[in-house]
Parts: sequence; structure tokens; C-alpha cells
Amino acid sequence: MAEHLYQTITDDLRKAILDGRFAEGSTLPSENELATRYTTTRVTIRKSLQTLAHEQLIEARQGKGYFVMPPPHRRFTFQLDEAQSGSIRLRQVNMQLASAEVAQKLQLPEGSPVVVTRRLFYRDQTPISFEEKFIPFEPRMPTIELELNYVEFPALFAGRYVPMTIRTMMELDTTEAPEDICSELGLEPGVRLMVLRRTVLQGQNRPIGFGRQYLAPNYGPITAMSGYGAR
Amino acid sequence: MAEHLYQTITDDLRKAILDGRFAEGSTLPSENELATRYTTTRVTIRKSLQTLAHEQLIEARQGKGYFVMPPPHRRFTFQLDEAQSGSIRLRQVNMQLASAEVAQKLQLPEGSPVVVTRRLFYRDQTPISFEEKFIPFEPRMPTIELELNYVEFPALFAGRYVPMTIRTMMELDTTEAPEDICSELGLEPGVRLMVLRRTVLQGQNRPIGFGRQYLAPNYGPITAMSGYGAR
DNA sequence: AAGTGGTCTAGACCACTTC
DNA sequence: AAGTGGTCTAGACCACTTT
Repeated sequence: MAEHLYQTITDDLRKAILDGRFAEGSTLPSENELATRYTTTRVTIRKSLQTLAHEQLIEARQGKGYFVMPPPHRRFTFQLDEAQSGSIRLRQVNMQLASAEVAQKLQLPEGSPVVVTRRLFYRDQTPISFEEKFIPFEPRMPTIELELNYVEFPALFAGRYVPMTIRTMMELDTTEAPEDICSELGLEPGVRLMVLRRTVLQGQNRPIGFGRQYLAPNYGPITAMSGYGAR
Repeated sequence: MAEHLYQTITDDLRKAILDGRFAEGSTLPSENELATRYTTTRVTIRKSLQTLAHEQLIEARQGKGYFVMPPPHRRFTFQLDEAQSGSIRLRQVNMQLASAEVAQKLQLPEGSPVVVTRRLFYRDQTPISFEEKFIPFEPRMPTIELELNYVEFPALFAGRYVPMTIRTMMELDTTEAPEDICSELGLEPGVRLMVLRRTVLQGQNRPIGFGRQYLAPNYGPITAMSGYGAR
């Protein structure tokens, strides 16, 4: 109770739209009309309408009005937690020379030194995924940090870069898993697995880290949502 | 030119944050201080700060101030267009009895009548994915609409439900593709493929449609972004 | 008590669209 | 010209946090 006026208005309008009282593509009452109806000012009405616009339920068009929009069914959002329920086992931390893919993803010459971290993820004592992270080798790099198991990949770079400028690009695909990874996961060699490739980017597009995560068939699906309420 | 004041302020502050002039977790100047600095009122300052809060760069805490937030690295967003570049061929539209999976996803008894639409997607004349859509059969359903090739899955239901209440849940996984689908895609039988399972939900959770899309290895990766600028 | 963000008012003027 | 949304002002009072 003691709900604020703008919340009441927002909820009223949202419910009206979700109940279908305003058809898709039709306009809402004007700001002035709503202000009169709720005996308030345009500022408060606008706050409510901005909220709904932000929820992508409506769209403002100058000189015309507020239009009811269809929900975005093409944009999907999913969450991926590195340290989910389950345990993680560190399998390897060392220096290697970049393979073709790693070099390409990190925009380094092939054969450049990179630090590799390999981890095995378990759920209920059975392995469900294997992950490799590659970071360009730099002479005075603090490798102790890399041994932290439960740190998020992008967080590794927080010390060296402005965290706000770090983004991650992910690619979902399937490939034939390398033999050693199959054996780590207890699978027959050559099986096609789902792979999540993550490139950590700094600033506009500079790659500063690359990771590959192979998901065993028993990993379970990655679920994503679209439409109103997806975020 | 003729940039609005609130835009100038928003851009100034955003740049300051992205340049690292405010450390993660630190506070911004107060609304009053910013209002004085820009010789404006709190309303305008608030508009700028709301924008940045919406971009998840900062977070407001009542009585304390605005805090600089780390970017969300666990939430990924991707876009999936049914009618991408390429062609689509309708392979089948008919009525079938729901299999175990279809019945479970649509929350129907196994063997319930469902309308099935199967489509083959091509890129450069080669098949890249095969899709099946299942919709509960209803006596007077307009099946003509189902034959529309380029309509988005959720849009099929726009006539019968309030569009705003329709959401889609997606599950990304791999499975051994059925033989007929392998042959349609020109692959050897029994190969593991990436599958996108989409359940179209109405209202809270009522399933009204289910779709399976098998991606051939040459489909290419699904790319998703996280971090600031992901939307 | 002082400082912070949160809500709200009653105006003003501008830009765009429609008639 | 009239109606629509877009920006902005100069106040007010409230709720929360810190000292």
C-alpha cells in the first residue's frame, strides 16, 4: 500500500495492454488526457509511459502518440554461470604456443605464447563439461590469480583493464571434441559436442582472452527466454 | 549539434565511467552537485542518471548515492531470425499424433492430434537446418496460415491470443538427429546435431506451440554478447 | 541535523504531425 | 491552428543514511 501514483498508473496501463484492451499497433490516450484522468501532471504520466516504453510494451512517436508494440520474439536472453551447482577441478595451468584457432581468436601470430587453464566441471560426481581458457602470455603476469577456480573469466582482467570496457562474445556451436577431452569426460572419441566459445573483448574489439567449453550430452540444455518479461 | 543538455550530461558521465575515472563500486557526485556543476535542476540530472542506471552502468541507493556497477558478464543476448539470408522450403504440413516429447512439451496427453509443419532452411543452395513445429489441433483452426513460410512462430498465435502475453522459451542442446532429418540435411544417420527447442507460452506458462530446429554442422555458430553494450 | 536519492507539481517552450 | 510527444525549470515534500 501507499503505492506511488506513477506506479498505479504504470500498473493500470500495463494491465490494460496485457489484457488486450489496447490492440497491438493502436495508440494509448495522450499524455494530457491521462494527466487529466489521474488528476496529475504530464511529468508523472511521462514517468509511467517511459517505464512501459522501457519494457518495450509501447513506443513513443513524436507528434503522434504512444503505440502498443508486439513483444520481441527474436531476441533471446540466457544466463550462464561458471560456478553453478557442482564442483570444479583444475586440470592444468601452463604455457603453450597458440594453435591456429587460438591465435586467430586472440589476434596473435600463430605459435605465440599463451597461458592455458583447463578445468573439468562436475555435477553429482560425473563430469559434464570441460573448459579451456587462453590468455596471451605477458612476462610479469600474475599467474597465481589464474589458479583461482571460482573466478569469472572476465573478472581475471579486472586488474589490468577498466572493467566497464570488457565485453564477452559467445559462439555456440558443435564440433568433434579432441580425444583427450573426450576421455576426460568419459566419452568415446570423436563424438560431436556442443561448444561454447567465449572471446573476452576490451574496448571496441580487442581480444584479451579466449575460452572453449565443451558440454557433454548430459550437461542439459541451455535455456533462453524471449518476449515480454524475458529480462 | 543542438544536443540536449541531458544528453551532454549522460555522455559526459558515461565516458568518465568507461574511461575508468570512477572506480567500480565508487560513487558519482550527488544530484545536487551535478545540478550545480551543469547549472541545471535535479530533474534533468536525474534523467541522465536514470539512463545510465538503465544501461546498468550505475545503481542508485537511496540516502547514499549512485554507485558504479560492474558489467553483467553472465547474461547473454542473441538474436535468432527465422527468415535469415537464404531460402526456406516447406516440406510437410499435416496432422499427427503427439509423440512423448511433443505431448510433454505441449502438456497434452500422448497421442493427441497436433498439426505439424516441417521446413528445410537453405543457404547457398545447401541445406543448413531442418525445423518442425507442433501446434495442438483444434477443429476450426485456419491451416492456411500455417503454410505461410516467412511468418515468425509466435506470430502464428497473434489471432487467437493477446500478442503481448506470448513468450518463447528456448532450449539449446545436442541430440542424435532422426534418420529422415539427417537425409534431408544430407548427413550420415545418427550424427549429433545442435537442436533449438522452442516452446511458445501464453500467459503465465501455458504452452501453445512447440518447435524443434536441427542445425547442420555447416549452419555456423550462434553468437551472443554480454557486458555493456550487449543489448 | 545534514546530505542523499524518490516523488510530484505547475508551469514554460520546442519539434513534429495532422487537419 | 491544434494536438501530440520532448525538454526543462524552480520549487516542494518525503524516505533513507550518516554524523
